[in-house]
Amino acid sequence: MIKKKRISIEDVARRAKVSIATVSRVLNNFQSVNNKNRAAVEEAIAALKYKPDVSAQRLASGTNNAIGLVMPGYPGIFYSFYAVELIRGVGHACEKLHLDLVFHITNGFNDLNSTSVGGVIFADIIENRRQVEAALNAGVACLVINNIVEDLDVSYIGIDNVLGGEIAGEYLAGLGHSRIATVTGNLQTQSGKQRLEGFKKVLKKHNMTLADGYVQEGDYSRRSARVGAEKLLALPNPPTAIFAASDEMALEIVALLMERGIKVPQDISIIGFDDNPSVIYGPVALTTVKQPLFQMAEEAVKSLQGLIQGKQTKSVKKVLKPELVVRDSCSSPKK
Amino acid sequence: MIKKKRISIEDVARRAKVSIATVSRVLNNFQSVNNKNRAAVEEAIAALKYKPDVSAQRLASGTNNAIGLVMPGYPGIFYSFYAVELIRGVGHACEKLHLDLVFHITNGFNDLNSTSVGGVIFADIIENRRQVEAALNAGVACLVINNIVEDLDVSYIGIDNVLGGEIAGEYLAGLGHSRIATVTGNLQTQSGKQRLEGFKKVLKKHNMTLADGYVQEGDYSRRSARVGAEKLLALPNPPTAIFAASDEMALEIVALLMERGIKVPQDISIIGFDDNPSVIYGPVALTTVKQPLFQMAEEAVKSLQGLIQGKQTKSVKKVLKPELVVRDSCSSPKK
DNA sequence: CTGAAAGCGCTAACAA
DNA sequence: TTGTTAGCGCTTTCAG
Repeated sequence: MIKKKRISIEDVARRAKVSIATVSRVLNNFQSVNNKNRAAVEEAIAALKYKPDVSAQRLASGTNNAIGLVMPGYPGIFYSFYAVELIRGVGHACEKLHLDLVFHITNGFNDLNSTSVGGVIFADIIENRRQVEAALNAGVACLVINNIVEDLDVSYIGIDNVLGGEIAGEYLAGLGHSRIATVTGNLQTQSGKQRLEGFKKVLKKHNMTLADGYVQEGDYSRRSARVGAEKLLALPNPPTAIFAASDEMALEIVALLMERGIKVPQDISIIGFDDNPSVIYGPVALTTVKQPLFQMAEEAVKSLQGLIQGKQTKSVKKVLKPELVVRDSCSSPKK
Repeated sequence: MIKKKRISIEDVARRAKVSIATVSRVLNNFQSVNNKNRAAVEEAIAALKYKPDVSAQRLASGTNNAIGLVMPGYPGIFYSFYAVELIRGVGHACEKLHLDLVFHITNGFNDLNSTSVGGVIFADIIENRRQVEAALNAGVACLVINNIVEDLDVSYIGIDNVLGGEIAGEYLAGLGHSRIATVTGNLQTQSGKQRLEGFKKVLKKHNMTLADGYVQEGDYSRRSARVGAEKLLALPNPPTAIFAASDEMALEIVALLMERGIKVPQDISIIGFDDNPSVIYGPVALTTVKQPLFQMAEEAVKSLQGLIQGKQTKSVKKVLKPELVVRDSCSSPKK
């Protein structure tokens, strides 16, 4: 083990000719330190390039300015826009709030040791329900993100995916389509289920019946989108509009249609979900349902901080709304 | 501040009727503990759901089993395959080695406090050179990933991007192409520069001259790929093969060609770079140069661990080789 | 406004 | 093999 003699608070105190308590006070921005001493301490800190030892601070103060982010570990998750936005959002929010971010991938074996963080954000609750419950029991501040959880008294910030599905369906119906199909997301996930639910709800409201085969089950992967879309096209009475449960899937469907010489939106309209930035390039800018993933991540960090600091005493339960972003991939059906 | 009375090593010792030293020993897997005591301690730990306090352990032992990963913060980085693979690779490696991963985005203001980790991995050295130097001066174990750094005595693990460019060019030339163009990556980055360098080197070796406009400067974005490819197609004597410096870019070019009714590979061959998994779906499976990003991340973590533990005393300098992956997007040119 | 001193929960000599 | 005890570097009473 390399052990170097680190510069400690004592070295700073000695140089500034004050006690370590005073150094600690300037470190923690106490207003009570007189200017002369403060200046001396600051000089010493700079001269010695002193950095307080984080572990010692945490131990002595009983606080911990790190938060954990635990993500499910299933293969492919990192290739989803969703996961990346979460990491990005939580990462940036932590920078802003001067929090350390401890990133942890669920693997079923070793959980994140909650003593190394002040609180933890769970991405979804799929695959890590046990960990969430353990955190709750241990009294660790925690919050589930991207999932509305009803059966546990835990804080969460989610997105109204039912509404999202409705928005997509409503827009297509409003354009005059009556043959509207969907390629769903992973129906094991809450988002996948709920988007489909909202979509069906709208069609019902408009008295449209979902023709046989009009609901193709996908799993958010491009591959599943292609497979589903191919089946849709092979139908005796193919749809004039398709709701894809993610932009990635929508993009793949557009690509497939182009390959077959089917024009978007003239022949078939496509609407996606996410508002993935890559969606505005390519042959046709995608109309989509935007979900505020980045914002959700930011709010999660802020809320968690409130929970940790005890400013927030009861669990926060927040649902963010998605919204329609109209671009060029949908139009009214041909007569 | 919520402060709960946590269960401490003392509680465990009391219940197991041993000293705290013995508890510490079983915690740290010392073989010297007799079986009866060990069993008693383990029972107590389980019964009390005891988790050792990480901060106290770190402070007392002077070791820190967390590593930092600092990523450049420029916009768009998270949408690159490269960044995601790094995060994924480092994340999984840390799980495997039971290391905490502290994720940090460079923002020019607050650096990662190195006392909160045992060592740090810098993704690239672009944008954070100052931090790398500071870490070096402070004697913090560190390693630069995805960058071969010559002008600093720092550990690094990089990829031979010159070779990568050569592989791409050589393959295309070997197929019989003589009109080979490229859309480059960001030429501010080492990878962008070196891939272009290798590519040019091969053409020179084959006595091919790069026609005017055959090198289109991109920046790894899909958008830049589209722009570059459009210019290539507008040339009086357009290329029969294109080397794109990333798969994302290659995919966008393929999409553009399809839109225009140009067939890949019959009319134009495309080769990418990365071996992004999304590349095998779509209209044509992409031939590409695979770079072992995930593996690089894993090795980085292992090497850093060696550095931290002092098993590795001199700086590690390792360069990984990319390799050709032949799929369907390249063929010999039409006569 | 400042300093002395008692911990925070653990590890690591050192003795036994 | 075990227990006692002195720290690790800091924060936080409590006096002054």
